[in-house]
Amino acid sequence: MGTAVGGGRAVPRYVQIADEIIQQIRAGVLKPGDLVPSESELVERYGVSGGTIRKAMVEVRASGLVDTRHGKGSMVKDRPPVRLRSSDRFRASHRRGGKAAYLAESALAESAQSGAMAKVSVLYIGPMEAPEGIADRLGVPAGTQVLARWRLYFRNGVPVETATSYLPWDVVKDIPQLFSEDPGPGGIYARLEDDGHTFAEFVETLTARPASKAEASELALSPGAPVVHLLRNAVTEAGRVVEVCDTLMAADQIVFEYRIPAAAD
Amino acid sequence: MGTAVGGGRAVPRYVQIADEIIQQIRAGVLKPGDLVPSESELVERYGVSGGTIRKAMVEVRASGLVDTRHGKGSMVKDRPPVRLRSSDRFRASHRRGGKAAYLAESALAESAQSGAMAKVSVLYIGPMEAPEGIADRLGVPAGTQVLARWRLYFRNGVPVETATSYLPWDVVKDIPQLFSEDPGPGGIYARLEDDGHTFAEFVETLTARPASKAEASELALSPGAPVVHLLRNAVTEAGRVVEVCDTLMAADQIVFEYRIPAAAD
DNA sequence: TAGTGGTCTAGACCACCGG
DNA sequence: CGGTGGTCTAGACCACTAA
Repeated sequence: MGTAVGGGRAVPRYVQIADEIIQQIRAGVLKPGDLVPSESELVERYGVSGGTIRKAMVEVRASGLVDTRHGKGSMVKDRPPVRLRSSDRFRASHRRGGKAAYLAESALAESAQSGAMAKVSVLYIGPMEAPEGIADRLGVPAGTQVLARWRLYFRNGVPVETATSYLPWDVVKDIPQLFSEDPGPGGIYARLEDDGHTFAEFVETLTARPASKAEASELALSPGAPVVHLLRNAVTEAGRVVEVCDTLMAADQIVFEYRIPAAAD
Repeated sequence: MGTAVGGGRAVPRYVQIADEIIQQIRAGVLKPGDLVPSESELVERYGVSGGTIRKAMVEVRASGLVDTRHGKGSMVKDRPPVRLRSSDRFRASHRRGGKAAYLAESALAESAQSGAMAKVSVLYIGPMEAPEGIADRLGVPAGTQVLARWRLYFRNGVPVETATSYLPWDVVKDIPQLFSEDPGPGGIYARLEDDGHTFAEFVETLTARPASKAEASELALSPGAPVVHLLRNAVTEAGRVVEVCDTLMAADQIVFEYRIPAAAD
C-alpha cells in the first residue's frame, strides 16, 4: 500500500502545493478564466497521491481565488471585484437622489463597472409570522404577522447575497409600493420617509462564520467558506424599529466600512 | 483495500456523522469540558474508515463548538462567551470615564464576568517603518518611521486578538505615555485628546476570511476558521489621521455592532 | 509508553459535465 | 463517452500529550 513517507515535514506537502498554485494565480501564470490543471494531472506533476492533491485544492478553494465545479474543474476567478459596503449608503441624500441603499455601494476596483453587474431577484413578498429574533428586534410578540421581503442579489451572474426585510404590518399596510417588487426611487426607506417616518439611526450587527451546507449551496460557495451575517434595525425618531433586515453574504471579496462620529457626549 | 461503498448517497456519510456529533453537543449529551470520543473510537462506533471520521471532525471543528489539540483530543468548548463590540465604545464619555476602548466592550452572555477575563500582553512598543497600506492611511510616505504599539489580547487565557496601532512620529514624540505599556486612564485616545487633538470620527473597515496557517497558530485557531480583519483610522477635526489600528481576531464568537446616525445631509 | 490527532498512500466506485 | 471532481477504504508512519 505504498511507502507512506509520513507527516514528518515541518510544513505539510499539501500546504506547499496549495501555496505554489496560489502563487501561480497571483503571479498571473494562471490567468482569470484558465482552468487549474486537473487533480489527476497534479498527481503526476507533483508525484503525490490523489488524497494529497485533494487536500491542497481544499486550501486553494479556501483562498477564494478559484471556482470549482464538479465534472468540470477549477477555474481561476475573474479579478475579484472588491466591493465596498459603506455606512454612507444610508445618507439621506442617497434616498432623495433616488438611489436604493444597495445601489449606493461603490467599487474599489479600478473598472468601476461593478455596479452595472448587480441584479436582484425577488423570491417572496408577503405576510409572514415573525421569527423569534426578528420579533424581538421589532418589539412585537413572536409569531406576529409582519411583511417579509425576501430578495436574492447577484453579482456577475452568481448569487452573492440573500436579504430579507421584515416590517410591522401596521407600518406597511397603507404603503402599497412596499408590496411590489420595485418599491420605487430611493427604495423602501424613501417610501417610509414619504409616509411620515423620520429615521434616527440604523443599527447593524455583524457576525462572520463558516457557511453551513445549505447556505453554501444557496450562495454557490465552496463549503466552509466564510459568510457574514448582518442584521440591521431601522430606528425612527419616535424610537420605533420599523424594519429589520436580515442579510447573509459571501465574505469573499467584500469590505465593510463604518464611519463612527466621535460625538462629544 | 475494502469494499469502496462509494459516494452514491444524497448526503455524504461524513456530513451525517458530523451533524450527529454537533447535535449531541447542542443537546448537551456532550457537555462543555467533555472530550469528544477519539477518532479511532468513532471509527468503531460508526463502522467507517479513519478518513471518513477525519473529514467529519473537520466539519465539527468548523462549527466552532469544539477545540482540538494534537495529542489530546477534541474538547467541547465552554458556553461561548459572545462578545459584543459596539461602536459606542468610542464615545468620548468612556474616555473621560477612564475606560480604554477595549474595556468598554460589554457581554451579551448572562454571566457578565467576561470583562474580568480580558488580559493584554504588549509584544512591542517602539519605532517601525510604516508598512505600505498603513502609510497610505496615515498620509505619509511608505517606510516613514512611525510609532507601533503591538498588543495581544487574551480571553479566558487564550489569545483571541492581535492589534497593532501605528501613530505618526511627530504626533507622539511629546507624549511619553504613548511609549509605555500602560498609557493611563482612557487609553491612547485620551492621551491624544490631552495633547490637544480633537477627534472627528473613526473609520473602521472590516473584512472576513479564513485564517492563514500562521494566523491560526498565532490565535490558537483551528486552521481555516474565519478571522475578521479590522482597520481603523482615527481622524481629528483637523482632518488628520493620527492613528491607524490594525486588528486581527477570531470571528468565532464576536458580534460587531455599529450605530449609523441617519444624518439629514 | 500508550493513545491521540496529522499526514500520506494506492487504490476503488460514484456523480457530474462536456462533446 | 472520457475526463473531472467527490466520497470512501485500509492501511502506514509520524508528532504531540499525558501518565
